[in-house]
Amino acid sequence: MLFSCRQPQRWFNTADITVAHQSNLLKQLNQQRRQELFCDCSVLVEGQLFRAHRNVLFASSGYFRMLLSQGPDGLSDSVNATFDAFSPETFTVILDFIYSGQLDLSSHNVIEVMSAASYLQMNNVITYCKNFIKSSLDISVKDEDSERCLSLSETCSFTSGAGEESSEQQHQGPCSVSPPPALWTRDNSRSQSSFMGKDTDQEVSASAMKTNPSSPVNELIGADPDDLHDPQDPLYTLPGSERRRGKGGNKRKASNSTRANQQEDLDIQEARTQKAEKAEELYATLPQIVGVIGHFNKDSNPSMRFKCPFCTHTVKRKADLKRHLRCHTGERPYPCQACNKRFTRLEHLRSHFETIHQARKLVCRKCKCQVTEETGHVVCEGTRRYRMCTACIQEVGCDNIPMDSLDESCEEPALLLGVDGEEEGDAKRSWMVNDDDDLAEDSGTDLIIQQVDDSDEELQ
DNA sequence: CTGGGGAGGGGGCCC
DNA sequence: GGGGCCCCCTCCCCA
Repeated sequence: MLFSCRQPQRWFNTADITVAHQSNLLKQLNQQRRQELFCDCSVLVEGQLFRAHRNVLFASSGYFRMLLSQGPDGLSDSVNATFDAFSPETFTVILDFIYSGQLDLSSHNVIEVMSAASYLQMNNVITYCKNFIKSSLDISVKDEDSERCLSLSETCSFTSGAGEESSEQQHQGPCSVSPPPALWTRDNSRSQSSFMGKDTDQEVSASAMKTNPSSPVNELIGADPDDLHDPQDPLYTLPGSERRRGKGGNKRKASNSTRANQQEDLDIQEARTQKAEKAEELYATLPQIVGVIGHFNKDSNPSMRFKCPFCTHTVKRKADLKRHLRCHTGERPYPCQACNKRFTRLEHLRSHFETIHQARKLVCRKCKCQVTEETGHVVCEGTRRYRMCTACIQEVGCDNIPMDSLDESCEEPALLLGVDGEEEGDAKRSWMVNDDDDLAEDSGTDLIIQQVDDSDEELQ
């Protein structure tokens, strides 16, 4: 019997065939996994055994690529992997994703899934988790349109995007979201290089897992912080945007006192509170990922480490991880009441306040000479204060610098330290608390000199 | 264009 | 676990 194969492409879309074939192949593999057919790899997660196919794991995970290529000749018959860094439930989600292209994320598991994905070097999963978290925090204006349906309160199913060989991604129900590919394409490449070194097949050493201190964090998380946070949101004020404003950027607008702006302030305060609560919710779901370094260097004693779910950084203490996470979440709980600038840490706020608003540096700003509290004068420039020696004052000329030691705008600017909502009533922080909050009203370019009197500025 | 300094941010670690 | 200190790095501004 003779079959004619003339111009078959005229009737069949080869792309459709490819997708259908890939989908079918994946289904078959998943079926084989569930029936434990041809499984040649065992994965032990906290005592629970998972069976899988080496080639599938190899193709899906950088960690398994490294592990499977480390065998005697890379082709050892029995391959076993043991994990204590994440739970069996989390690995189930990961494994289901590997074999189906569907990632079941919820507010309860997203952090741990992301940690596990980071550990297993599955950048696509990390990307989806980051997208999920980003959408849940609702801190990106740019992505609001495309990710509006995501919420921390609901369980969503991500399907793998382009190139993930899944034809089912278009049929995942109302909650199914495919991350915008354009947004993450560039970041994926950056993330990949950060997580895996120059080559994804390269062995990942313990040192490679450690964050390069010279690398910007946004490189490590694979996302530009400018994409992550609303630049208009004071809680999520970005370091870059803050600096770009220049010296005049800290000045509180005079129209602050209008009723409309008061309402605006209330709205901002409310949004700030909500986002702080969401950040707290994320912190509460933080898994205790330990022993990460030890897994990569079995010869050394496994050290207790907390791993950041957003990047490869590890820390010894959970508190340090919480502090570190602020650089990812954009949370800035310490506002300067004098200039509205917000900080991630109390010490940064204190340093800022002492430098900018208290002129605690006993150095003449002009000639850089050392001054004492007797020989130096404090010059007020808006809410900024700095010291100048007598000689420089005379050189500049008093006519050019308004001198009014009694000027109210030069009094101690109020700074209520602490997390939002906790500013008042803290005796320990009273050293820079002043009832006169109106001092935050910037007088613009006024230059005022007052006699140095630090008696009211002493710490505690 | 470049170097220096200020300001801010982040990590390690001690109390 | 929080607070705080020290150190280092990056960015920006300015001379």
